[in-house]
Amino acid sequence: MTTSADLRIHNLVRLLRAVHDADEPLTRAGVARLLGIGRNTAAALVGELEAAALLHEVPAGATGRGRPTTSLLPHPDGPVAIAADLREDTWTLARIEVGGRLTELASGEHDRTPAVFAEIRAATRRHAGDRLAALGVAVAGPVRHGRRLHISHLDWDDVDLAEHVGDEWPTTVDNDARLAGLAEARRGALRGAGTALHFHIDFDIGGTLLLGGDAQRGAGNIAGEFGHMPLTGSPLWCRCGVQGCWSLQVGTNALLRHVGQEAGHGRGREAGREILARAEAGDARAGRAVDDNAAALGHGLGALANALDPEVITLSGLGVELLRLRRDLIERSCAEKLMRFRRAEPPSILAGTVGEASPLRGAAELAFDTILTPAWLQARLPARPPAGASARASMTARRP
Amino acid sequence: MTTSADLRIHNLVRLLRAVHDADEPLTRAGVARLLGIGRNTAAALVGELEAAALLHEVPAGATGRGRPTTSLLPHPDGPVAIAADLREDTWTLARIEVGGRLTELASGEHDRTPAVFAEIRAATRRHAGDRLAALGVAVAGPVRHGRRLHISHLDWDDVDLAEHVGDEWPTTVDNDARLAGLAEARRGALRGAGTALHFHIDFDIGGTLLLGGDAQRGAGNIAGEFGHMPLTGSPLWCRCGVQGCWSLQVGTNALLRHVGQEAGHGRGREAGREILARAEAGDARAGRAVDDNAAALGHGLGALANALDPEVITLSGLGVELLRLRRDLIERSCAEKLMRFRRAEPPSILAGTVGEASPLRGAAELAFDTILTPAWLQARLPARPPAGASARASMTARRP
DNA sequence: GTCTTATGTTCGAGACGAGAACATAATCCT
DNA sequence: AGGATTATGTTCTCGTCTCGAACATAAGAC
Repeated sequence: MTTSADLRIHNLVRLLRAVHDADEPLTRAGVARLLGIGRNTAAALVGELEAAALLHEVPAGATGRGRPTTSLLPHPDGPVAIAADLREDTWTLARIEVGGRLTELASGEHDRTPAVFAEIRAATRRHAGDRLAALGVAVAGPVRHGRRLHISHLDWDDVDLAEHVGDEWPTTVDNDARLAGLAEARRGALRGAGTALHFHIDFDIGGTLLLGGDAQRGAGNIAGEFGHMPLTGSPLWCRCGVQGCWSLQVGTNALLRHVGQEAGHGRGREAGREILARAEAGDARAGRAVDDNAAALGHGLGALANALDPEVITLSGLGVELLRLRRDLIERSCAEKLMRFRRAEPPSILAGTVGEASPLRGAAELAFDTILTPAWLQARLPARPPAGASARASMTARRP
Repeated sequence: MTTSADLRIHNLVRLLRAVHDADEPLTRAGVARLLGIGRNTAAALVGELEAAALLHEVPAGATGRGRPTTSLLPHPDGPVAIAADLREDTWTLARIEVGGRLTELASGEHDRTPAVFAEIRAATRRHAGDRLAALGVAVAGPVRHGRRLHISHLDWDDVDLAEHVGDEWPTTVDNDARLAGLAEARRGALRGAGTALHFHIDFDIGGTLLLGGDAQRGAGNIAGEFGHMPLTGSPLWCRCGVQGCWSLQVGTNALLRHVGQEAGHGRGREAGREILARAEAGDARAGRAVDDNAAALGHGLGALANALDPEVITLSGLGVELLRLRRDLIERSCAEKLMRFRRAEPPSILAGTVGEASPLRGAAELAFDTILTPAWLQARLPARPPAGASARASMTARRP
């Protein structure tokens, strides 16, 4: 970022990012105010983005006095991302455009082997069209260096994604808990939070630290395994190879184990939900299982809040239900583990607002993050006319 | 960052930051290469910084072929920072200039009450001169919202710094462990690390997460209390109000407790060092105390590495000695708590290279961070001549 | 039907960094 | 000793950027 040309690209990215991040379509005048640039500059930037088929201007509905402006919508020929969410035995594919509108494309079951990636690729190919710019995939495990996948409950140990992903499109595979958090940070309850934590509770517990709206990845892209810290003193050994992991007491597996059912191998999500239902209906044993889960969850959150000082913590997956059923217990347990001087201002603990599809939404954000960059935009921009040439030669938007 | 003027300031800050961060004085030609700007642009930027009394150009010693260039040194009338390190019964004051040269100014003992801040202010006033631009203070406890200080071993509970710090100079007070980490990230073993952890081990253990060279502060400036997570299952209650804190097993207090001596209240640092000496000399009981400390340290580091995935972990304070005496045990204990798939690439654990004064150095970096910003630079820059005026009217550098 | 208000559009101004061409000061080589 | 080589400093032109001011335009308000 040193030259005037860089400045232009920087401002183009800022504008496009603003449009993408907004909940409601922005207007051209509105984006000028938002970015603190002049109306003339906004007109030039938007024009360039329209020429690159990245935005489409349409007359905005009248909103009051003054000359009507235009709404900035995704361009009909603009780039789209495809996001996939890969679970223990199913997968979902969706298409996302600039601005965040998400359309589900396909879904299927799979045989618990990495062959599912070929299935996802095939489905992607079917729906790709010529607008597909990037692919994001959420998986239920850490992806070392973005390439080597570990999902212990599927016995996927060190799966080399290079062999399964292909290079037809720029593809990023990442951890579902991290992506769920990213979705909350960009379009959910963590919007605007400077420092936040998100935990995605499914069979076990995964999470991510969010700083300024970005999910932290660590040195090897495997940050966020908060579930594998010994926070609550469990005597059990975890499949990860460590004794006492927090995950042994929080999540579906912990619930199942508590009522004496078999846990692990990515089975029993339904049985876990049933335990919650029985607890809600008054069953004592199920209730104790849920209590245990909630207390362990709260204790861990308190410990992590001491270390990372989030202003807010959100939960997705099973966490939403735990919060609905046992908010008090979670908050009390959290406070127990908070340093005394923190108890006056504990972090708020909220249910995520993005919903069930938050890993999918996060995968979409991830895909767009690879797109909304100076480098990509630079390559995408049509060559500028070499000075003196007519600026409005053609209204036909073309892509180079 | 939208206009050409912002671009200029941005590049000025980049240049000044490069000079400040460098180990050796940079040359003008060197900085042009480093920043990827033209020699002409570099000349203009440096000229402006010289005019603002921020840099001083002096002929560089010949280094080979080619026309000799100039070295970029701190300006003799340039801004300086003063840094203070406040320990349980002593304080130290030092002066730092652009580029990082540090001169110790004064030190003293104190009575363990916040009255020491007045002493530090008085000493600062004695040494301030008219070049003092910012003050940074390292303290052995969390500083909530940058204002409210908690040091449990001095029984300082919620000390309001507004009453003790004054507003003669821009002053930032922050946690010593965080600042020690910042010093390592800027001038020590963590240079260039994207994701890193630093732990400062003294009576207990404090730390910080470092991302891209910046120490994370959390939502209320109280991130980094890793020592108050229950990572190693201690049954004891901590003074912070929580049971089982990691700090109960790591640090001078833990050493003292292990050999049956009284621990706490910020006393016994010498006795702690003695235990290390006895252990080194072969004393069995002291040896077991050190073993216990080292094992607990390693276990905690492993757990934290699972969650945060640092590429490197550094230690300062007592940690340097523990590493010297028990590196193997620390690394083995760390690996025990690492998830199995991480054990092939464990984070390196290194002694900090900044040395004993790392909190002080970190406080200096902190002070300069408040200086080396676009806003400060903008205010500092002399008004530009209104165009057409002679550019080299006067060689006399003045400050507005 | 006119006034008010918000936005679009046009044009000139000021500033910035790049790049090329040239000047300069050291070392290297014969 | 003197020319060749090399790296840097300096100067000037050029293209680009955003801004601000002035004016044009399209809606609602009175």
